Amino acid sequence: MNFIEELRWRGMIHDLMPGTEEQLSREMTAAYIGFDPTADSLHIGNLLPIMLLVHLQRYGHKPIVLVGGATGMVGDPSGKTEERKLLSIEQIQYNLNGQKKQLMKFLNFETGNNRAEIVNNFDWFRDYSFLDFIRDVGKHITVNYMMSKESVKKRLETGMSFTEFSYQLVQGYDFYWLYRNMNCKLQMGGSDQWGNIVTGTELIRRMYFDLEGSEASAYALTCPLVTKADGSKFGKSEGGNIWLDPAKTSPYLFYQYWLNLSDEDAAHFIRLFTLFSQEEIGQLTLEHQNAPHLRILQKALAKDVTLRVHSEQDYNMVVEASSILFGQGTTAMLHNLPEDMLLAVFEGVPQSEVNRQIIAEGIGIVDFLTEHTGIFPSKGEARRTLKENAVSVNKEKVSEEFTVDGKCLLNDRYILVQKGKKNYYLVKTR
RNA sequence: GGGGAGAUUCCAGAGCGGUCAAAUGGGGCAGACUGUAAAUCUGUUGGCGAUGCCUUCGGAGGUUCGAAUCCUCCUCUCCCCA
Repeated sequence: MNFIEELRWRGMIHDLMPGTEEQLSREMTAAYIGFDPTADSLHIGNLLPIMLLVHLQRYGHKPIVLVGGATGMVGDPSGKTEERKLLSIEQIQYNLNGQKKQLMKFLNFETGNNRAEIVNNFDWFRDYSFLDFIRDVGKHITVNYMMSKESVKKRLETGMSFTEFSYQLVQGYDFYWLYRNMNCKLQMGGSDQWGNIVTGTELIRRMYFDLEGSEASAYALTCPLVTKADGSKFGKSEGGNIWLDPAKTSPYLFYQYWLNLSDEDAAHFIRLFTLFSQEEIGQLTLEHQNAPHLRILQKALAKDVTLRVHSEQDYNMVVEASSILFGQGTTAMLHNLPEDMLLAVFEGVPQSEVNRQIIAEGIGIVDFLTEHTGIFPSKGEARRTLKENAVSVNKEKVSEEFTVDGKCLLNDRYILVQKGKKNYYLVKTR
């Protein structure tokens, strides 16, 4: 099996420029994907492009990660309906460093002649003057060509700044630069990047022809955008994006996101986000169908991704936490849990502090849930939820009349509050 | 420049002088059923010291015992004709 065949059975190819497959089988090929430095962490929406690079490297090719220090300053109009806010140089630099660290976990940057490399396009744009750019690069691409792009056409009605219009040229030049300086012949990305990538290949072809009279061929490969079966957006939960940074999305919530996928999504995503072979996935799918309640696919997927993004230690902790929170955990079990274990288990759940004195004196559950802990935004909502029998303290359902007092404390200082089935809060006394 | 339509609670969208904290749908939250799934069904969805009170219907004034509803001005959006 080769790289393209691998992607094909996994359903990771949306579009492929003719000749790409031939190029890849001809020689070790360097390929790049660009990442936008819009945040200081990547999120699981970035995972698919990352996996493209991972597969690429596994098949002996050379991955290049481009972090868009320069392009990030311009803003990609693809898929956007509005002009984007510009980020400051400092902010971009900061975000870049955060993303860099995360990418290191996926690719081998150390050994072999196909070791991954990371580049920042700000390095070649920083000293490139505007006039030089429009003379050297702009000359080879017509406005007519640029206007025909879907990303531009969509914005013609509502308006688009010259800055964003220029974006495709800037990205196109990246490809040219990498082609020339790093022998990078392939650019990959999400399907929304097709137009930008093709501008790059076109620019390379024309610039080589116009300047040197030689033929040059560059290639493009895009993966589909990830969608969920129910139409909701992949990678979002109630709390927002699912980030790779444990400080932004705790490993617990990260694991839970994958574990909670529907059967349909799990079967789909396990091909995209894990390295299990076709046979292994077939086997897992079979086992899953025989005993769907065990959620074998979800567990295998959640485990694999959590291990790669976080660590084995995080994974163990998170499984432990999940089994206590969702397994046969009882009030008695909670009371017997040692403090360090308790804290480890609840690392990912929202926490709040409350004055010890208040608990000692005893306090009505409604006030406790609102004023003192902020678990509910208003008393009305707290009461409503209590009436719906949806609030538990230390895994026991409580009513509106319940009083929180010293007897509720676990390890003499913690209280576990549950709203509904899945939402946990840990209250500490101080 | 001329003519018309509109701005309502998270969103869409009713209401057109009291019975309006405001129909209905969507979304959200929760419950039942399950497998921490999907589908389905049910409840709930401004705040509070709560058979009442307070703040909300683009903004500012006004009419009225009483205004989301009527009048004036302002701001913004959309459509049609130039």
